[in-house]
Amino acid sequence: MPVRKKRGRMQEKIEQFEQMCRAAGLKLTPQRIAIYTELMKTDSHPSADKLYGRVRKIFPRISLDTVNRTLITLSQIGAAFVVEGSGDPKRYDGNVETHQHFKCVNCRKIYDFRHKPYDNIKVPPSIRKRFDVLRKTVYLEGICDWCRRRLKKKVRR
Amino acid sequence: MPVRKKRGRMQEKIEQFEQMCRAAGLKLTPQRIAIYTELMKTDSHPSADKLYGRVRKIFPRISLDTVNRTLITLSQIGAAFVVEGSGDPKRYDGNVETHQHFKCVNCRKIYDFRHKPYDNIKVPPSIRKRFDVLRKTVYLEGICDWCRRRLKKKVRR
DNA sequence: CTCTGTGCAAACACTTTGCAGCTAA
DNA sequence: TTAGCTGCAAAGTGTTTGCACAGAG
Repeated sequence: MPVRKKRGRMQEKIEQFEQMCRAAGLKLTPQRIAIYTELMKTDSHPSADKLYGRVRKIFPRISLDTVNRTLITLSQIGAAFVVEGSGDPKRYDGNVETHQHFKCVNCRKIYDFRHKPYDNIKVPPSIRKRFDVLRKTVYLEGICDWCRRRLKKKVRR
Repeated sequence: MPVRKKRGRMQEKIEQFEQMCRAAGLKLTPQRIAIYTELMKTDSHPSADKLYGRVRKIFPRISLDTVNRTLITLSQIGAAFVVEGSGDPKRYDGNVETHQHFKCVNCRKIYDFRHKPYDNIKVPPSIRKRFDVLRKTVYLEGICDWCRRRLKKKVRR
C-alpha cells in the first residue's frame, strides 16, 4: 500500500469531517481537526487522556478539557462513538445466567432481556483461536421509553 | 408468588454462594454475605456505591472499600460479573463502520473484528417497541493471546 | 493461633463546570 | 461583530492502596 494512497484516504476523511461540522453548525478550529485526525490514525480505542498525549505533540498548548469536550462533540455528530459501556463506574450483575443488556444512553439504566436466538451466538474461529473468550453478549444501546417520553416534552432545549 | 417460595430461593442461592466461597478458600464473613444478598435482591446492576448505600442499612459500620473489594472478589469466583465495559475511562472509536469488539479483561486492550453474521442481528420486537435502539453490537470478552502467554509464565503467583 | 478480611485515611485517576479571553465565520 | 470554542483552575465522582486491628477457620 503506497503512502500516497494512505495520505489520500486521510485527506478524504478530514474533508468529510469538515462537511459534518459545517452541517452541524460547528466551527472548524485547528484543535478540533487535530483531535479528529489523531483519532482516525489509530484503531486502539484511546481514552481522552491517551489522545491528549498524542495531540499535544502537535499542539503543545492544548488542554485535556478541550480533548474531552471535542470527543463528546464528535460522538454527538456521529464522527466517532464511545466504546460500549465505557465511561461508567463499574456496575455489577448478580444474574450469572445467560441474558443481554439494553442500556439507555440518557439515564444509564440497564435493562435485562433474554432473546433465545442470542443465546447461541457462534464465536468466529479466527477469534476463538487467538483469544480465550470468557464472555459473549449482545449489547444494545439507545433511548428507553421513559426517557423518550420525557425528552419529547422539552423539545426545544 | 408466595413469599415463602421467594425466601426459599434466596436461601438456596446463599447456600450455593457459601459453597463457592469454601471451594475458593474464602472466609464467610457477615459483610460478604450481606453484600452478596443485596446484589442478588436486585436486577438494577448497581455500582459499588449504590450497593454500599443498601448494605449500610443493615451494617452501618461497613466501609465502601469493603464493598468494592468484595465485589471484585465475587466476580473472580464467578458469583457475579462486571457489566460489559463499565469501569473503564471513556474510550473512543473513530471507525464508524460496522464492526465488533473483543476486549481483554487483563490488559484492557480492545481488538476490532468483523464477522459478517453479526452485522444483521435482529432486535427482538419486544425491545424495538419499547426502546429506540441506536446501536447494537456483539461484545466479546476474555484473555488476549499476548496476555495468555505472559500469564502462563507466572503460574504460581 | 494464624492469616484473611475489614475499616480508615490518604492518594490517585478521570470527568465536569464556570469563567474570561480568543477566534472562526 | 459575535456566538462558539479554548485554556485554566477548581471541584466532583469513583477507585485503589497501605496499614493496624479484628474475627473466621
